[in-house]
Amino acid sequence: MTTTNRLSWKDVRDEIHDAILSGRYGPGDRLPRDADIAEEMKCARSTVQRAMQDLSDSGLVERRRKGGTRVRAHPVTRATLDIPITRREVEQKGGRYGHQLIRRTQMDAPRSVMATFELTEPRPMLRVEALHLSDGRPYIFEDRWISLDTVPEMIDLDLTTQSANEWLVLNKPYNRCDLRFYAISADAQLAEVLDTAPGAALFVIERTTWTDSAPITTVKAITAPGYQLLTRS
Amino acid sequence: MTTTNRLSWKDVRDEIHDAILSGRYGPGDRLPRDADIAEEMKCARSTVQRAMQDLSDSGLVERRRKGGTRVRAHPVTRATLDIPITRREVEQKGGRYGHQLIRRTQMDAPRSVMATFELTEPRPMLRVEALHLSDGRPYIFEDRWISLDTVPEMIDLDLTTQSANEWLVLNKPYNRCDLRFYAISADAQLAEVLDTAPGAALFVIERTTWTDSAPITTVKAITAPGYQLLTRS
DNA sequence: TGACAAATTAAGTAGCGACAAAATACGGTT
DNA sequence: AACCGTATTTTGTCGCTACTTAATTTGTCA
Repeated sequence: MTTTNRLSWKDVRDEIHDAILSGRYGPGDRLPRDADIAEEMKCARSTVQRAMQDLSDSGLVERRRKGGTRVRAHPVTRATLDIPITRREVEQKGGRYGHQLIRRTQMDAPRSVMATFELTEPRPMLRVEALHLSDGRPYIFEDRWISLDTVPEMIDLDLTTQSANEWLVLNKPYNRCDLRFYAISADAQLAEVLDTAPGAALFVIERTTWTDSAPITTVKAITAPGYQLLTRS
Repeated sequence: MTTTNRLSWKDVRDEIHDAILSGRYGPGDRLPRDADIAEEMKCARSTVQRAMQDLSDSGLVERRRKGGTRVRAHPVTRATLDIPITRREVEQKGGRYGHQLIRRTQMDAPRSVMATFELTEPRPMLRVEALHLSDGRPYIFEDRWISLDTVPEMIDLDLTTQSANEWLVLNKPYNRCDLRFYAISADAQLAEVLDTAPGAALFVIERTTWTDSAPITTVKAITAPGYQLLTRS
């Protein structure tokens, strides 16, 4: 009685994965071609292809046409992050969300913003400084620049009812997104806005988005002390 | 003359993507079933499947058997990070890598480590404190716990020639990896090790790895001031 | 020997068909 | 109306074939 013993691509993936981490194939080594593995494991090449694609996505192996598949010489830890809309993040943690518009300025992009957007000359921007609150306490302070070339409708929006964060994510999907993480010390002004002591260590998420090389927005999300960002489960 | 006009799954993906962000389908809306889209776009269902799978991976839509495909009600920014071995990271930035073993202790897991590993009782661990250097200057200080149950061979390793970071990544691949990012203020001890002022804001990468629910290692990588983590290009 | 062209190789993609698995919808029974 | 089992629907997966594309290797000619 042969129970339905068809190999799933995940089985194939795990088997190859095990083979690599058992040392059968070391960093830089070339693996057999898909077709041979398929024959050996008695499955279709397409199944091996899917397994290999997954291993390639997860950073364990590298694949090249004609070159075959080889174990990455310099392995990396690859992780995926989900960054939700801030309102959603607060609510999912069980907090009551609030937000305050602090300042709203219209001016040309300064050098630093030009640099992050890879612009060669100043363009009109909207600068929005706002505070996200959780249960009435400061949660994230965001300092945002929005390209008025790309998002002219932003001028007429009332940013006190809906945060720029939320409006943009819902209405201006992007093609390209760069993230940058680091820590800063709270200066006097930040300390006051975030209701903490000057000098406190703050975790910063900097995000820049484009659609087809047209800049949309760049934002420094300066989190209140104690904030942690986790990889998605 | 009909040039070879077969649709690629990326074309299908982009078309659906555009349809969503043009507002034809809003958050929460249900998309047509794969088969219908395939017919409409004159391609095979498998092509649509691949396109949809990709959109699902990137966080734009959610798919459920029988439930169909719908636009995510709460969109997220999804990003992928590559964290290389520290030596590799330093060298790729053009720095000269060095590393110092600061302390090496054998003891049972304290409560905090038990918690991150989801252990119910203390187990023997190796604690390794080490400093990574770039051009002779402190780069990352790592405070690491290694499970001796899972990695007993660690006891006999000479951690002065090869860092625990490098040995583990090369020799102990993992199944599961949790990451956590946040900021801390340098205390007197950290300030001294990282050659900075007490109170400086430091970016911390905390990483915990398992293989099949057996804990391998957990490490706090405390970066020197100015360190930034970027999403992969 | 060196440079360019051609052949070869191995992954990538498209299509088709069939079946599996998971949700949901439905319908009957109490 | 509540509960439970069954049918249906829709995505997920596997296998097979054929063709495409990118690299590398080989071969040829100057």
